[in-house]
Amino acid sequence: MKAKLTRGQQWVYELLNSTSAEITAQEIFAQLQAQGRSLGLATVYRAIKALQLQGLIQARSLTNGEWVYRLASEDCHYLTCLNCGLSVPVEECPAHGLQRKLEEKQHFTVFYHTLEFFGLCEPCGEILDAGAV
Amino acid sequence: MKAKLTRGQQWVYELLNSTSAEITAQEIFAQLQAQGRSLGLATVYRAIKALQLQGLIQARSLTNGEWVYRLASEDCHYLTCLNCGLSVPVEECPAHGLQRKLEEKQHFTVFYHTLEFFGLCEPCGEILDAGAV
DNA sequence: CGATACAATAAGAATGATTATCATTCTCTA
DNA sequence: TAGAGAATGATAATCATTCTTATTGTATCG
Repeated sequence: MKAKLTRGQQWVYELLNSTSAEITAQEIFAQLQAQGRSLGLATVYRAIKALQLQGLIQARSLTNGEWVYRLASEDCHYLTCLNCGLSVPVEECPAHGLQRKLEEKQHFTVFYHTLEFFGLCEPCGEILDAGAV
Repeated sequence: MKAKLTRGQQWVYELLNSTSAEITAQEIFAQLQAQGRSLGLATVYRAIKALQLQGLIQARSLTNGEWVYRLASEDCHYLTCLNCGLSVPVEECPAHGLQRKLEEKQHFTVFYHTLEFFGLCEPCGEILDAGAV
């Protein structure tokens, strides 16, 4: 188990610790710069990857292809509109029992899981229905 | 509800219907070409988007950033290694009840959901542990 | 039947997030 | 303190995806 984080990993980790929302790599880069903790963009990506492999942060891809990151300890899931990309948090999560079971059965170390529901929000559903009459 | 699919949408949909695995947009492009149903790459992407908005196909992003597609009617989830990208199917799914509930509560039309567990497979776990002694 | 409007398509250029490269700087350890 | 290996910064390269523009197909109306 890697005990010590590099300076860059430390900064990224601390930023995510103090941020409640999910953020992109580019935002991490910009916010660190604004804090005077300037870190090269490549190093931001390297730090993210390293933190992921240590099970400290989790990732989710948005419908536009970007990835957003947050602490792995947070357990938040989403309902996402395929048209406009709106994401609404989902409180409940029925997957914890399954996660424990998989660790035993599959010889995996499971750090976190994502559960996401996709469809159309009400406004987008109406717009698309109207256009397809 | 859009009743008729365009030729391009029809081809993409039929290909996914006859394919059991998830495939990328680039693979759809190549396989259609091999079938003599040549379709421009941009049109493949347009068809994918249109089929998604009609709730016919679902998408999942791989750890390398590519997206893979399959019929929305299939309900298959994964356990994925953050290091090597290996994905193992997970049979069980505890999320169906929740999906129905969300449709009622959130005014969303929910087409499908993804449930994915992330961590390290056994070989990758050992390699990383060894490197971090 | 021909003309017109509009959607669908093709081809290639543009975009932009991520990754690779490589020279430099830091950080240990002996 | 020297020297090896890791970490970093700057920038170039990559590559899936999206945009643009011209063209083609299709359906409707006169």
